[in-house]
Order: sequence, then C-alpha cells, then structure tokens
Amino acid sequence: MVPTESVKSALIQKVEHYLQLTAQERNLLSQLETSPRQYSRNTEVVSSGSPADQLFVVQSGWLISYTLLPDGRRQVLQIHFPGDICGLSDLPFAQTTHEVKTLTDCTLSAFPRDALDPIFRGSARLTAVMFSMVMIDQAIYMDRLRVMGRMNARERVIHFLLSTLSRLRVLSPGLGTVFDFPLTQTDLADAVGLTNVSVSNALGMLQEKGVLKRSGGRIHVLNEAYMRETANFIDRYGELDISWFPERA
Amino acid sequence: MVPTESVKSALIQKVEHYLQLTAQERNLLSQLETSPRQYSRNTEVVSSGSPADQLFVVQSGWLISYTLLPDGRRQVLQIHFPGDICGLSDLPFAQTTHEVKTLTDCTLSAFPRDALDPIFRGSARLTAVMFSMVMIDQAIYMDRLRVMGRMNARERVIHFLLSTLSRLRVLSPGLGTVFDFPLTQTDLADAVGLTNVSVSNALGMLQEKGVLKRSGGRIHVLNEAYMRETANFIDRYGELDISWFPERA
DNA sequence: CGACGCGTTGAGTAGCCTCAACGACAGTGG
DNA sequence: CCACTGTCGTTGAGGCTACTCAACGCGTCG
Repeated sequence: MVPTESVKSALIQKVEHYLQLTAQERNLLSQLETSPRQYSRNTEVVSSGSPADQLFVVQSGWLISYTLLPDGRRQVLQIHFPGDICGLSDLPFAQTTHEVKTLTDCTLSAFPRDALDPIFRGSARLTAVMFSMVMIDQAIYMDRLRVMGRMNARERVIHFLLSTLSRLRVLSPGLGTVFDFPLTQTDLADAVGLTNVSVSNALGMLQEKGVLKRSGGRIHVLNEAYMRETANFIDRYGELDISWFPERA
Repeated sequence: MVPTESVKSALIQKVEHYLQLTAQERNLLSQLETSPRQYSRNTEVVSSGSPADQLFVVQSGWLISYTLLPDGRRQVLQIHFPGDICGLSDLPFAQTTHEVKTLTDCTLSAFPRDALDPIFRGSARLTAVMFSMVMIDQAIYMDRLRVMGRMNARERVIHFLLSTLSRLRVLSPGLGTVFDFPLTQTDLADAVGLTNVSVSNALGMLQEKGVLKRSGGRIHVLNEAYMRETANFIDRYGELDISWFPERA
C-alpha cells in the first residue's frame, strides 16, 4: 500500500500540475504519503486545540475545516480536496486552531511536521514550489475576504461554486461543468457567511434564471461565463509563474 | 545606508522575535534589505496587474494593500508594518493581484523574487521560519474570514484594532495600550467589510462605553480584556512552535 | 479664504436574519 | 416491510442590522 514512484499519488499529481518533477523530487514528496488510512463520512479527523504534530495529505474524498465561535456560530475555512496538505496552516502552532471533518469517505496519509525538513534540505526547487502553492492558497483567502467583505448573497454563492470547480479541475483537467457537491446548504452558508435560508434562496434564484442546475448532490454549471462575470471570479490555479525558481538541484 | 550585521533591520528583528539567528542566517536575510528607498505618504507603490518581479521589505512606515471590484467597491487586504515582506502573496503569479499604497511616509527595500533562493538553499532553518511566518499570516487571514463571515460591526472593529495592536507589539514589545492609527475610517471599513458610517457609529459607541479613546490619529485601548472577550480575539503572534525545526546548519 | 478630506449624525431603506412550519428522503429498528 | 426519526431543503412572515443618501462641522492645505 506504500505508494511507489510508478503510482502517482494525489500530492505528486497536484505538484506536477505546476512543475515537472525529477525522480528524486518525487521520492522526497512520496515520503509524505506513507501509511494511508481510511476515514468514513462525517468523521472528525482533527479537533481544535489538539496537538498540531501531524499533517495529512488527502488521497481521496472531501473534508472541511472550520472554527466555532463561543456562541456556536461556525465559519467554514476551507474545503480540502485530494492532493491538498491539510494541517499546514497549523504548522507554526503547538495546538491546532480549527476542526477538520470528512464530508465523504476519505483516504488520508498522516505525516509529522519534521517530515518537511528533507524537502527543505533536499530540493530548493521543491521548496519554492511548495512555498508558491501556499501563496496561491493565500491569494485565495484574499479573494474570499473580498467576497465576504464586499459581495452580496448571490455573488458569494456563485464565487464559492466557481472556486470549487476550479480546484477540482486542477486534479481533473478534463472536468466539464458537472461536479459532485457533498456540502449541505448549511455548510455552504457557513463558508460564505450567510444562513442556509439565504443560500437556498440564492440557489433557487440561480436555477430559476437557468444559470445552474442541481440534482442529488451534484451541480451543473450552465452559464459559467455569466457566473464568472457576476462574481468577478479570478482563477488562481494554473497560473504559477516559475520563472524565478532555482535550477534543478 | 546598506544595513550591516550590527544594525538590526526590521526584518531581522521580526524574525529574531521568533528565533535566535546565526551570523550566517542574519547575513542571508540582510541580502533582502539592500537599497532602501523613501516613499512619501499616500503613494501607490504597486499597482494591480503590473509585473510581480519584486518584493519589498518594510523598514519603516505603514502601507495597505487592497483590491478593487469593477464597480469601485474596495477591500483592504492587509496592513503592512515594519519587518513585513510585502508582495509575498504575489510570489506565484506573473502579475500583481492587488494595489499597495503608503499610509505614512515609508522606507522600503526592494528585492527580486529569486533573491529568496539563497535562503532556501543556505538554511533549512531559515526556510522553516519563513514558512512558519507565512503560515501565521494565513492563520490571520482565516481569523479575519471568521470575523467577516460571522461577526457584527462592533465585533469586527474591535477585532481589527486588537489585531493591529498585536502586530505592533511584535516589533515593539514594550508597547502599551496607545498606538498611532493612520487609517481613515473608510480604510478601516474597507478592511472589515463595513461602511465608514458604521465604523463611525461603532467607534462612537465604544468610546461612549469607555472601552477606548481616540485623539488625533491615535487609539487608546482602555479595556483590552473586554475587547478580547467580545471579539473572541486570539493572538497569533508570539506563539511560534519551533520544536520541529531542523538543526542549525 | 475657499476647497477638500474626514468624521459625525439623522432619516429612510433593503438585504439578510430569525423563527417557524412543512415535505422529501435516508437510515434505523421493530 | 413499515412506522419512526432525524437531516435537509424550501417557503413565508416579520424584524433588525447595516446600507444609502444627505447635511453639516471641523481641520488642513493651497
């Protein structure tokens, strides 16, 4: 079950979306993906305040991370997809700062924080690409900040759906306009700062206008151009500028 | 004017807030801080869409970065203080994704992106600390997301002020409860997703209740405990867990 | 002195929230 | 196989927060 060089893991696949890796670099990365483990749907993987000593590579499935306010209000911070390293944002802290739970059945590989050392030491190029991927995430947080700070309910919902679609396309370049969407409307609401009621209204309105269609746990984007325009969506993936990267080691 | 090892630059000072550096590491960092340049108040330093080929170390002064929506709505993304590297979030992109402008007179040192290579290559420890500092920023973006998504006007304003105060204390450990605050109420509003009117009301109310006081461009925090409680504020600075860091090179 | 930026205050409005009820559906246990 | 239960999404009524629009005072700067 230990990934070998010939079986491309989700993480390697994601990194190679940006940069062709050498065998040695793939090898370094695969050290993060030993010991995959299954988690079933709706399982809390990390609870806030526990020791932040390990990180996870998502091999398959969807997860969400979120924080709670003392009064129970919830903010969904991130959706984790295959290829994501989840727990990175707790790297600097002794305790985790948010909860992580599975939305679907998942396969995760855990690794300790110091497993990053060999990467930092072994390949400046890999370090640069990891750094860049973190900065892409940061750009996305900024985009979301803009969405939450300055956009209305419909725009927020649209933006979130487009962002999800874009992220899915990183690992599935052939993905069209239909995708699984295992979040409840309450999850979505907690992600974009609304209530489930407003999300329901917004989605209903968009379906009414023929912009999208829902069936089961799937979304069908019918008018992506309109959606991008409306939510002023910028795709942060697939634009990595590697011109400044160090030479291959 | 070129910083030497004996003159501690803002960046080195900030990094050393977390980690005692070796002479070699200080030397690596100081390479980012050559050629400081003056900028006067209210100057656009970076305009959105320009080539993202250089980054800046803030030596002195305050800056804000922000994005605009097509209709003119604005979202302030970040306040930059001395010691910050500004432009990092555009690292992965060919063009900058937001504007940066000075709020006060500033001194900035520019450096090209590939000036990071020697750091990645020269010190795994320095790489780890830079990585961690970026992740602290990310934790703060998540906190802000929670604020924007789930908190009301008063809570938002309080949170922003506390966060500003905390960041100032990183470089000025002796800082008490009074600090310069060169943002207009519109700047603050654009940072937390409100209007200047709501910010004015919120601040007025807080002053009324004796929680804080304003005079000139300064804020005096009178009841910090109450503020922390109300805004559920968590200080992300000064908790760096370096237990997993690589050994000194 | 006039122009402008900034902060304050008031009146009216709109968008989203709260509360609530209901139908559809899946999972569970008898 | 079928009631029972809980989750999820939808819809409606009413309320509240923050918004828009506007006027005004103050200080700064040309």
